[in-house]
Amino acid sequence: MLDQNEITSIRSFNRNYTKLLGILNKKVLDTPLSWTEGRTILEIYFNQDKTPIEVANHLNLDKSYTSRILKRFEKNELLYKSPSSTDLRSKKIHLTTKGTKLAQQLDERSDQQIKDLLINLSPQQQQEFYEAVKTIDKLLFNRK
Amino acid sequence: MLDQNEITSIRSFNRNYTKLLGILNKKVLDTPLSWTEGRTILEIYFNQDKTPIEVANHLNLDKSYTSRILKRFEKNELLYKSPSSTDLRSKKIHLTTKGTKLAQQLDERSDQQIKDLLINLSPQQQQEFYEAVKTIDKLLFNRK
DNA sequence: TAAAGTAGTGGACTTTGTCCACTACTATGC
DNA sequence: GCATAGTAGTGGACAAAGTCCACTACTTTA
Repeated sequence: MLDQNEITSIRSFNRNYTKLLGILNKKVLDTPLSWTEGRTILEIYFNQDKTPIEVANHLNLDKSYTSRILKRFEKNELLYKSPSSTDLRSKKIHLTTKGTKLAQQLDERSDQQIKDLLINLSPQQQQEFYEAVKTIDKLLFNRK
Repeated sequence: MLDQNEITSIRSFNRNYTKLLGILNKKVLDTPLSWTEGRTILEIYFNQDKTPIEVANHLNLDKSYTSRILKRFEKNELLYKSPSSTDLRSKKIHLTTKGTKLAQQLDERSDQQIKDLLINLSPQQQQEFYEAVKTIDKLLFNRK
């Protein structure tokens, strides 16, 4: 088992890393979207035809809250809903052209943020960073 | 430079890791404190005699907001303030016995959370995790 | 086909955080 | 010394983010 100093180091890292990402997320990229709105539009972008409830579950949001976000998006012509063919209570969400553009912008800028983060590292260091991330990812989330 | 797939992996890791820590932080450990309140009391715990403004700056909080949190803590007898000897505008913050106990509890439980996170890993894997964390910490935050 | 459950929505609310203005003090330049 | 600018701490007013509940319209289960 790890000792106290190691645990403390991990907690310190967690604080620093979440703070760093939090700062990135604050700036949220010159879009008119809040952090949660950004996650929502990307969720839809990467997964068209999702239903509101699926979005809410996947992002761990209250369904009522999600409903309101989607309504706002609809009002701003970022998306439209179509009735589900199988369940009359349900709806499928689709991004409009405008919504798709915004999502792409957000997606690109999120990539750019990662690049900016690593800009001061040498190629070797960047590789090292990547390997470390993959290691943690594998250990905690059981991915390859 | 890292390629698109690697960037995507890092973003995916960031989402998963912040979500994981967020979930940890939500439960905030059976204390009656919110996440920010928890950070605040630990800040004072590890650094007695701080002034409100120092706490606010270090935690990146609005000074007005901080003032209200401290007031609440004072009302709940978690801390008391004494006048600064050098600056009559300013005050030093001290935890009461009750406040110290709460901070210790929070601190211990934060350690425990990290342990819980790693409980399913073998000692070798835990060491691997630790090394990966240190690598990222060093690369991003210039620590040894 | 009755009963239980689910998708989506809105009302009402709490929590969290921001912005501004103010008082009381301190530091700086002359 | 004294005017001026700056800072610590506080509260009012507000906005943003999120939660909880109740309801309608539908679907699933027994």
